[in-house]
Amino acid sequence: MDGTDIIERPNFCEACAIRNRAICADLDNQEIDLLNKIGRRRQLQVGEQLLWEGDEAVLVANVVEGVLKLSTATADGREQIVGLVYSSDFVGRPFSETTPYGVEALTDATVCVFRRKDFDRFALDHPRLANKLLERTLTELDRSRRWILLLGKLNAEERVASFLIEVGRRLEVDVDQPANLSGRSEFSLPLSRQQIADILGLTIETVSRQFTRFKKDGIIQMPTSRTIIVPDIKALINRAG
Amino acid sequence: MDGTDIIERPNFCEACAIRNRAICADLDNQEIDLLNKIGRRRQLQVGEQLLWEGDEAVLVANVVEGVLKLSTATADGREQIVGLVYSSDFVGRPFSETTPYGVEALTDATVCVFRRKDFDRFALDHPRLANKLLERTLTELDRSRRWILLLGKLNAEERVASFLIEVGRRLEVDVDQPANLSGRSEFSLPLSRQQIADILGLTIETVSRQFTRFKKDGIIQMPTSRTIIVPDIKALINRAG
DNA sequence: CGATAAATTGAGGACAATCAAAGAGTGTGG
DNA sequence: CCACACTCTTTGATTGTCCTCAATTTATCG
Repeated sequence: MDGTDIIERPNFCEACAIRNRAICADLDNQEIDLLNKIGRRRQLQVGEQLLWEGDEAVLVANVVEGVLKLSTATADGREQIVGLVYSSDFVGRPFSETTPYGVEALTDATVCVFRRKDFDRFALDHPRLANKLLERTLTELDRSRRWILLLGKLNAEERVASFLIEVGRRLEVDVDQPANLSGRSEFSLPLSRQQIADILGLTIETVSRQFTRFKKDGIIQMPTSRTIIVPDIKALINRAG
Repeated sequence: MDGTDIIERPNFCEACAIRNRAICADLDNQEIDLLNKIGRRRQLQVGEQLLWEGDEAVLVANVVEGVLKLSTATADGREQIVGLVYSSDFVGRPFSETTPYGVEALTDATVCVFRRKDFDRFALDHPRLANKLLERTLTELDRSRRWILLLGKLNAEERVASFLIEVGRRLEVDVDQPANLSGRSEFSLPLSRQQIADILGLTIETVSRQFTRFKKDGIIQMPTSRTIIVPDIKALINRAG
């Protein structure tokens, strides 16, 4: 390394926590350097919005840390959350002029953002990235179809139980506690009751009542309204239909 | 062409109706020939099943003609239709060992099937195909998220209206009647009332009652139970929320 | 034409929504 | 540090939409 080698833009990828899990996993070092040039890190605070529904699709991003929600609204303003993205997930709409949903941080978050057009071009030039994105998109489509089943056929109790199982699982992928094996699980909800309702197609009151029921039945404990302890996952799974 | 050039397998792609709309659109002639070698045409009759939920994912396919449904069921047998695929759409689950939903023909149909593993390999070797598939998958994900909005937030009337608009639009892409401009639309439903109910997360009776209501209000006409005439799309859109 | 399935219509009931109020948690300023 | 305001959550009472059950009508097909 000599004096001309001035670091203008730090290569975040090198020490990136999701380097081997996100869509960049299959890229070689040279490709990573290129990708690093067109991307940049950005911090988001709780409630901060990254994209607005219907806007021009200017950005796409990898989630490095934190949880974000994707949401759409009806003409008269009813909001539905249509997806949650976690650490190592991809967010945004490549190859389209407009963003079909808004994206907002549910927790403080770190994302790795790209100008959508830069990203589109990079994806077209780098099949390894495109393939990873394809696999992720297919998985996300499977997930959203399971959500369609939930909304179409499950009752309130089954929905809330399914939601807790899903969120618990997705949050614990990072934590990887050996405790998982015991069937016990503890996690912090990244959503308010209103947001949970907007995911499950229920009202805030119905969600609250289901939580209370689960507590009374000993299926969950709730030291605070956002801390969930599931002593025995099986019991919860039984309620999920 | 000499005597050694025996045509063992007709090249269906050459005269394929969806050659320029399906995921093979961007392939050159050489690539098409290769793809043609690993694929074959198959006819499906109404009600015939192409894939079973939970089975090993052996096949993927392009829909040449007809409409198919994708469905999942809850543990206790409640069925939810999670997607419809039309002419030029892709169906199946690449890059996965199991099929997350069943696929069944709603009309007589023609599909262009591939062994999943052959297709996976081809996609990895041919970025132009992979990119087309990616775009389609992203579009399908957008669609399924709009469906989540429908199931989460719309009431029965809005759901049925939205459904009619969506089906009408997707069927008429092929027909391309100039009549579309007039705001008038006529089409044949490829689904029974039960199937419509299983898409909309409603019961057969509720669907029927909504149809009757729309008829009485002059928003649709129904010469037969599967023929829908929408004199003025705007009126229907108003009911869709 | 008769048999079977699909669709419609009606009556009553259940589950979740709505409306209303109290309780718990959080943050601010005196 | 505590009082006050504000938001979020919980709980209760009532309403309404859609489901369930049942019967009839219409369509489909041998």
